[in-house]
Parts: sequence; structure tokens; C-alpha cells
Amino acid sequence: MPQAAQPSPRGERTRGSILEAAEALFAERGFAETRLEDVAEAVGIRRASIVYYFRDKRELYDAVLADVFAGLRERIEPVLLAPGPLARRIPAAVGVWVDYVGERPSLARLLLREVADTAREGGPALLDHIQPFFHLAARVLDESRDDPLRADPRLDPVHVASTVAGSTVFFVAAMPALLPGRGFDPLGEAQLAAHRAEVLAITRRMLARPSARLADPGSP
Amino acid sequence: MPQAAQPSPRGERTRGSILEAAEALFAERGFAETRLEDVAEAVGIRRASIVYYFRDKRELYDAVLADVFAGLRERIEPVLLAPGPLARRIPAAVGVWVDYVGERPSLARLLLREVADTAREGGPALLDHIQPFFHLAARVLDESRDDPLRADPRLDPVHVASTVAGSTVFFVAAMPALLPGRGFDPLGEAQLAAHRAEVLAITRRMLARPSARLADPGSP
DNA sequence: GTCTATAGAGAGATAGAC
DNA sequence: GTCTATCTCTCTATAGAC
Repeated sequence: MPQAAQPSPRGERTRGSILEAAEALFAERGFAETRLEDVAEAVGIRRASIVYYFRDKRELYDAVLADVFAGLRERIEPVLLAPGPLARRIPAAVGVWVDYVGERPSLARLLLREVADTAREGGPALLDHIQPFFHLAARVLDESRDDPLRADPRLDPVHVASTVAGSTVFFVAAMPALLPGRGFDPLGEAQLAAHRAEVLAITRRMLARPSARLADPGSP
Repeated sequence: MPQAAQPSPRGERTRGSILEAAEALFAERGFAETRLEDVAEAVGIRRASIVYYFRDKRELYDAVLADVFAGLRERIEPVLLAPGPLARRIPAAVGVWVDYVGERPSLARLLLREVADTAREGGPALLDHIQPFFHLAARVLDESRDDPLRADPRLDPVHVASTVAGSTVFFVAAMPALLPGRGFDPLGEAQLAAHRAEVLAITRRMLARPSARLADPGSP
């Protein structure tokens, strides 16, 4: 928001358009290769106007990440906090995840890039935006102390999440590239349904027959 | 190689060092954010000297990709072409894949980035480097016409490959970021073994109970 | 083969008018 | 709020000496 003043309706609309255009471009090209010029053009304004809403390029990028992850959280939180056994809630959350990525495929590419950037010294901002999901997970597990799944020491939530996230995100982003020529669309009804079924099967197997918990050298 | 002349031993060594440094930096930071200056510094030479070996930045990047994927192919080809049922060769190939990524984690990040770039118009060079794997797969399937797995129309090799690749690559790159603080090392003996077991279980399930083949709108 | 020096493009940030 | 104009920095690519 502009200088802590109350935003005008027009301003809110412009701001939203900038976010939308930036999300698409950052996802497609990455942070460094995206020119503010292109974002402005997509919105139909001039480059300098973007600065009115976002101090600089980095802040715009952060706002995009915040927006995308907030949307995901809004969807996942209710199904994870709903009553019922974990063995039911977790697959439900996985289904919601796949559907969300299907609707907002920018998330797939943004996440792919952020994860790849992980090794950098300065480090990406990913962690800030992922943090809420850790809190959510901690809360869910804490409130389900009696759940049989919770008791199984062989089950590593982070490992499950990594597998599910990795396969979906890769599927959505990679399939079109891997099937060259044909206009393959991983986001089509049938494709996405097939993938959802596959990921759910994987999830259920992991929950039913968890492998040894990964050693966690630093845990207290 | 320099101007089609026979390379001197010293030149070959320098060229190798450049490739090695470039691989690490491109993987960590991506193409756009990697400065030739840094590659040169890592090698201990000056920026201009790189041009002696690689016409420009893009060519260097391409050489890195070619090198990394060629290494993978060298490992996977023999196990896929070995005699025996597909139900045994495929898991073996998956095991080799996980081990290779463990030894050369740059591949994980490079692949993550390339896949994310897929949506770009100009398009990344990924396809050129992946092509040999398609040929390999086609050959293997062709030579296994009698294999029971081959006959199953519900089995989609690309889908299996995408799932396996996605989960491994994400695991290797994401785990250190997702487990902040502690010095988590997904490439450690135990972690990698646990992941390999997990991916193999996933693979075997997919082979044993394949889901419906994904519709392929453009296939002949 | 490797270096120094420099040219030149690209793109983000800033100042200030309307 | 949005624009024009400009400043400045970074980084690639090139020319040519050693």
C-alpha cells in the first residue's frame, strides 16, 4: 500500500493488476530475468508507476510469494483442522493441494525456482512464506496426540510433504516440456485427476507403511 | 574446444575447471544470476579467458547441461539395457538415478530451474539434453515387446519418470531449506538411503498397480 | 593461453512535472 | 496516481598486447 494512506479504489485495482502480472512473469521467467518494464506493459502502465506501490523489485516479488502462499494456506488450513482421524485429513489436504496447484500453476514454477535457490548464501525468502505451514503442522499434530498416526515414530511429516510437493510441482511444470510437440496440458481435467489419484495412492502408502524416520541430527 | 586445433593438456585442464566451477554456480544461482566473473574467480583465471573455451555464456551453460546429463545417461543406459524383466530393470534404474543425484546434486537444481523455465517462449535447451533418454526408453520398450509390463496399457512411462524425478530432485534441493537451523544433509548416507527406499517403494507400486494411462491427445 | 582495457547494452532506481 | 527524463551500475562481449 502506498505511503500508509488509505488506498483509493483505483489504486487497489492497479495494485492487484500489478501483482497478477508479476506473478505470471516471475513464475515463467524467474526473478532475475523478469523486467519491471514487462510487468508494467502487461498492466498497461509505465515502469515508474510500479514503484508507487512496491518500493522495489524485491518487494514486489515478495508480495507475489506472500499472495500465492496465503491462498494455499486458506484452502489447506480448514481441512487439516477439521475433526476426524489424520489418516483421513491428510489425504484430504493432499487433494486440496493438487487442486490448488492446478488452478494456480504459477505456484509450481515459483516453488521450483525458490527451492533451487535454496543453496544461495543470501538465501531466498521462501522460508518466511513456508513458516505458517510449519506452525499449522505443529498445531495439527499437537491437537491429535491420540491419533494412531501421530504415535508412529517412523512417520516423518516433512518427508511426506516433500514427496507430495515435489511430484505435483514437477508434474505440472515438466509434463508439457517432456511431451514435446503435442499440446499436452497437465492442467486439463483428466490429466489432473489422474495425477491426483496417483499422489493420493502414494500418500496412503506412506501413511500405511511408513519407512524409517529420517535421522534428524540436530533435533533436541 | 578452442578453434578446432588439438587441445593442449593444460588447455584441457583449464576447460575442465571452468566447466566444474560453472556447474556449481549455475546450479546454485541460475543462469541469469551467475556472473562469468565469479566463474573465472573460482577457477583462478580472468573473465576474458573463459571466452577462449566457450564462445559465450550461453554456450558454457549448454556445455554444463550436456556434461551433467551425459553422465547420467552413462550410468542408466547399461542397467536399462541389461537382460532381465522390466519389473527388475526399472527399479534398478531408479536406484541408479537416486545415487547419481546424490553424487552430483547440481543436477537436481539445474533440472529444477530448467523445468521451471519450460513455459518461456524462447524455451530452454532442456529438451535437447533429454532427447537421448527418450530414445533410450523407446529402444528399451521396443526390445521388451514380450515383457508383461510392456503390454500393460495403463502404464505411462512418462508419468512414472516424472514422479520419480520430481520427488528426488525436490527432496535433495528442498530438504535443507525446509529443515532450517539444523545442518540437515539430504546427501548423507542415511538420508539418501531412506529416500531411495521410499522412491523404490513408490516405483514398485506404480508398476504393480498402474493407474489409468493419462490421455495423450496428440498421439498417433 | 591468458591478460588488460574498453566499449556498449540493459535495466533498476530516482526526481520532479502534471 | 501516473508520467517523462535521467542517472548509474552491472555485466557481457570485443580488441589487442604479452
